[in-house]
This record gives sequence, C-alpha cells and structure tokens, in this order.
Amino acid sequence: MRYSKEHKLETHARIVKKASARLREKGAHGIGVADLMKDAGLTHGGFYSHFESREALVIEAFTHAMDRSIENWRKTAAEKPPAQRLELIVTKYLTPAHRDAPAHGCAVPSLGADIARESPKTRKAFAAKLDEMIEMVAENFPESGPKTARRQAMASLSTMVGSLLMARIAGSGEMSDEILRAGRQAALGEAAPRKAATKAATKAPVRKTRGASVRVE
Amino acid sequence: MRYSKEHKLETHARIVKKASARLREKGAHGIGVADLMKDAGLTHGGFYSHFESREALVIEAFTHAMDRSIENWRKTAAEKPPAQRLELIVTKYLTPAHRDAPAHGCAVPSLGADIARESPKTRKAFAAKLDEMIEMVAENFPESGPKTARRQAMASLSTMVGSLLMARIAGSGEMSDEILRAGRQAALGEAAPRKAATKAATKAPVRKTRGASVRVE
DNA sequence: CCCGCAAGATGATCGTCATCATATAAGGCG
DNA sequence: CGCCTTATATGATGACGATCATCTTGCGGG
Repeated sequence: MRYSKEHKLETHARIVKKASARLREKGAHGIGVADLMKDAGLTHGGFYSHFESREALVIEAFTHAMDRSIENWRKTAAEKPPAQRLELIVTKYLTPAHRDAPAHGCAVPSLGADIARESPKTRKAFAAKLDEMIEMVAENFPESGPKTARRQAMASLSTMVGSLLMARIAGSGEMSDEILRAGRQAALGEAAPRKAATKAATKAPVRKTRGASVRVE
Repeated sequence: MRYSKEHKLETHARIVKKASARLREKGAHGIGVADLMKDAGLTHGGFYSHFESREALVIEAFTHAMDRSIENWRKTAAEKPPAQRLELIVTKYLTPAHRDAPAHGCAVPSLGADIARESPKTRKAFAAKLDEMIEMVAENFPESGPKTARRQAMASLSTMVGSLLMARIAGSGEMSDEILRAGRQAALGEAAPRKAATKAATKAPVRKTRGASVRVE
C-alpha cells in the first residue's frame, strides 16, 4: 500500500468531523455530497470508497456529534466538584455562544427532528446515545436517588434542548437571551437566582478559532 | 371570473394546510413541490400561480402550523378554569399521541431547527409567533407576577418542546414514555405527582380520523 | 530507482426537482 | 347558448445532486 496505514482512516475521520459540523449547521438535507467533500479538502469522487452512501455518512456524522457532546460533558464535569457540576453543564450549554454556533454544538437541538425521522433501527442507536447523555447528567444530581436523578436529568436535558431550540428561533435579541436565562434557571431546578453565572454567560461572545472545530457547549 | 370568488383562496388554503402537515412530517427539505401539490389533490403545474416560490409556501406552511397551535391552545385553555389550564395544556402536549403524530402537532419540535435556519427577517416573524405562544402560556401562571409568569412560561414551553423532541428520538418504547412523564412533571413545576393525568395520557392511542387534520396537542 | 496499487481526482450518467411556457377546461357573464 | 377569463393540467427546461467508471498520481516495497 502506498499511503501510510492510517491515511485513509484519518481522511475518513476528517470527512465525518467536517460533515458533522456542516450538517448541524444546514440540516440533514441541507448540503450535498460534493460540498461536504470540499469541506474536508477533497473532491466528490472518492466519496464512495469511504461511505456506502450519503445516508451512511449522515448517520456517522450524527453519531460523531452526539459522542463529542457526551465526551465534552464528561470533561466539563471533571473540572468541578460534584456539587457544582450540573450548574456548570447547564450554564455552558445555555449561552449565546452555543446558540449562535449550531455547527459546533449539541446535535439534539439542531438535528433532533432529523434523527427522529430516521428508520426505527437507526433511531434505536441514537436512543442509546441519548440514554448515555441522560445517565451522564443524572450522575450530577447527587441529592436524589437514582430513579429520581434519572427523571430530573431527563427534565433538565429537555429544558436545555428546548430552550436552545427556541432561543435559536428567536434569533439573538433580548427575547432570545431571556429564553436562555429562563432555561438556565429552570434546568437548575428553580434554585436561588444565580446572578453571577447568568450575567457572565449572557455576555460571552461567539468564539472563533481559525476554523478549528470549537465546542461551544 | 368563472370560478366562484373564493375558489382559488380555498385551494390556496388547502395547499398550505396539507403542506404544513407534510413538512412537519418530513422536514423543510423532505418533500418536493410535485408531491406537496399531489397531496392537495392537484398537479404541480398550477403551483406558481399560488406561490412565488417553494420557499414562500414553506414559510406560509410554517406560519400556519404555529397559528394553529396557538389557536388550539386557546381553545384548550378555555375548557377549564384558570387554575387547571396549565396542567391541561402540558398533559395534552406531552402524550404518546402527539409524539407519534408530528404531522398534526406543534411545529416547534418538528420544524424548529429548520425555522432557525431561515433568514433573520423571516425568523423575526416566527419569533413574534413564539412570543404569542409564550404569552398564551404565561397567562396560565396566575399565582405569579407578569415578569415571573413570562419566565415560567418560557421554561415550561422549553421543557415541553425538548421533551417531545427527545421522546421522538427515543421512538415509542419505555424510555420514550419515561421522557414524556419526566417532562410533564417538570413543566408543571414539580408539583405533587398527578397519577391520574399521567396514566391517562400515557395510554392514549394515536387518533386517526379519515385523513382529516387532527390536532394531537 | 522503478513498479504496482490504491487514494483521490475528473468527468459522465441518470434521476429528481424547481420553475416556467403552453394547453385545456370550467363556468360565470353577456 | 356561446364566449372569455382564469384555475389547473401537461409537458419542457435547466440545474443540481447522488452514484459510478475511469484516470492520475504519490509512495511503499522490491
């Protein structure tokens, strides 16, 4: 073989990674194979030596996005003692930066409806990832039993996802920020108002680091 | 003119209505002009005498879906005394029936991401509708001041939308029902468990009334 | 150093889709 | 009753996109 052993794997990974961003940005049907390949620095020709079909790439890209979210949350959680983890996750999620950068954020608000339209078999795989997300968040409700923690995690996640989606519809004005604030408070269980976190997050700008795929959650 | 004055308007309305359902079902790019027209009992030819472009129909259809939701909630709310309205809205929203019938349900979970991808100008119009939804729900938090009610309405709506989206990803098994239950509880502000409502809603089947557009929220 | 192979590029094909030009026909009006 | 306007149908056009066949080229092995 004339290319280094991992060359193809690397290329494959790069295509998936770029596609994952672009699909979150444009939707599952919002961009074609040629553009996706161009985005990875290639032409459209070699596509079918990497993927069986466009559909296959879409599924891989969705999966990649969800995996990155989970991984990212784990890292975020590790930054703080257990008692503050939930707050950290929620406040990192519900920021204008995340709202304004769907390409680099959580896949559920941007692609959830498209995932829901996949075949039952495919959806089952995503349901498993969703379950992972839920369990990940549930670990950060230390004051409750496991059953309750799971319920609370589902509720908080729902609120996070729904707030982000609605904030994106609202654009980037005052109402949009208002939705984010309301979501933060609710996801944290209507705890006492957290002025500091709220203020800081609200004014966080969109980061842009030389085309690199920056997580904004 | 040789057709009755309202003939064209009726046809136009029928196209929008059907398209609104189909687009919720398949996504903004999930179905073509010809199929949308066929769905309204027409062929594709006359399309451009009704709409300037496909895009224009999509916008009209989105708008129609959101208007119907608002109208539907108003009706739902009127059924009960103020104290029970929120619960009624939430429990009607977070049912397996609604989850399984995106075509006849709320547009935000099914089309929210597509709406968020529209031009800022278009999005502004949808933001106004979203605001209407929020105010509508806020009216049903009688125990709070207007500012708080608005925040709570945003939070409840977010939870409702996010739960439905996640429940759709999860499919229709136990986990999906679990998400709906968690969402109901959270959206109602962690009030005392409401066994009756919860049970009844969970087993409600998908209604199907001879192709008519049945609201399931 | 050259050979052979596979990664990726080029370019063709076929189907689908939005849009538009023209044809048909329905039915109110004279 | 027949005509004329206009809603809808038929059919064309052009663009685009997924897929595939074939060519090019870089490099690891000999």
